[in-house]
Amino acid sequence: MKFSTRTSYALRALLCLARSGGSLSLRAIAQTERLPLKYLEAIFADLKKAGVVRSLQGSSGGYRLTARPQQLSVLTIVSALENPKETLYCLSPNGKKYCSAGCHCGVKTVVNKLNKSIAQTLSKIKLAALIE
Amino acid sequence: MKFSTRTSYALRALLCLARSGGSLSLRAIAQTERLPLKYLEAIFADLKKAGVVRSLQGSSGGYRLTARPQQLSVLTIVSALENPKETLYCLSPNGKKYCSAGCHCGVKTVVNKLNKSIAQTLSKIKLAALIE
DNA sequence: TTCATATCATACTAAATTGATAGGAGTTAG
DNA sequence: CTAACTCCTATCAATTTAGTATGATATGAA
Repeated sequence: MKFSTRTSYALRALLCLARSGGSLSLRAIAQTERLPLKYLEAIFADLKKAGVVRSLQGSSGGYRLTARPQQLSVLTIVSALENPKETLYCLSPNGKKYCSAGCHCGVKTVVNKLNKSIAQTLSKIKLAALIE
Repeated sequence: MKFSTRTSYALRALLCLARSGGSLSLRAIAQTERLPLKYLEAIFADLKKAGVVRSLQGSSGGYRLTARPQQLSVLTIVSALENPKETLYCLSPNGKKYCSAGCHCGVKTVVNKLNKSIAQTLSKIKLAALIE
């Protein structure tokens, strides 16, 4: 398992935000975390869409968390960023290219169990727990 | 989380092998599972290197499992195929590009916990459990 | 011994995903 | 008005992954 750089950046930026207590501009975050500003913008677009952060436009604007770090789980953050596409080829035995809902091939069983386990683990880790 | 096509193919091929009880040629597996033969060869090279299968060359040769399906865990299979590279950018606070062993940033904490959880889950699922 | 059928090795190509950049339009406090 | 923001869209580059091509080597069987 590995996280995409995208998710890794997001976690660090949100930790930064959580530590600050209030709101920060992306420029400020990019500077302290040494991340590319324009890339951060794209990431925060996703985070906003997922409801993890709220934005304030205009001069002296920025982003703030919508929930307290004690409430915000890593699962929520990861889900906002990671590409959810599940490519599960399953040509057998019916010759169709993708698993259908009714298909109970072994591969799908593994993926389902794993997904459940991952979600459970990540939902237990709150952002607050990651601040030293 | 998603599996690569590579891992998905491997699981299906090994299930095929497990069901047969003995040894099968890749051609036979490719045919029943409708997988590209040459791609299967590459996959089985990895599986062999990891000690999951044994090969028998020549005419009427093929592959067989080295362990019984009751013993073989999905973790072993996945580990043989998935790219283990962990890219964990961590420019802050010291400006280095990658997390060092001593770094305890929040991102790393998450990854470590998750890796442990995944390994635990996958090691409990044996190949035999996936055969209907 | 010859031949068909295997594994094995290497190189290459194509497609998809991901990381990152560019330029500018709309907002808003000072 | 302007500086400092968010926001929007398009594009490019790097990396990873999927799949193909070609052929060498091994071996059981006719």
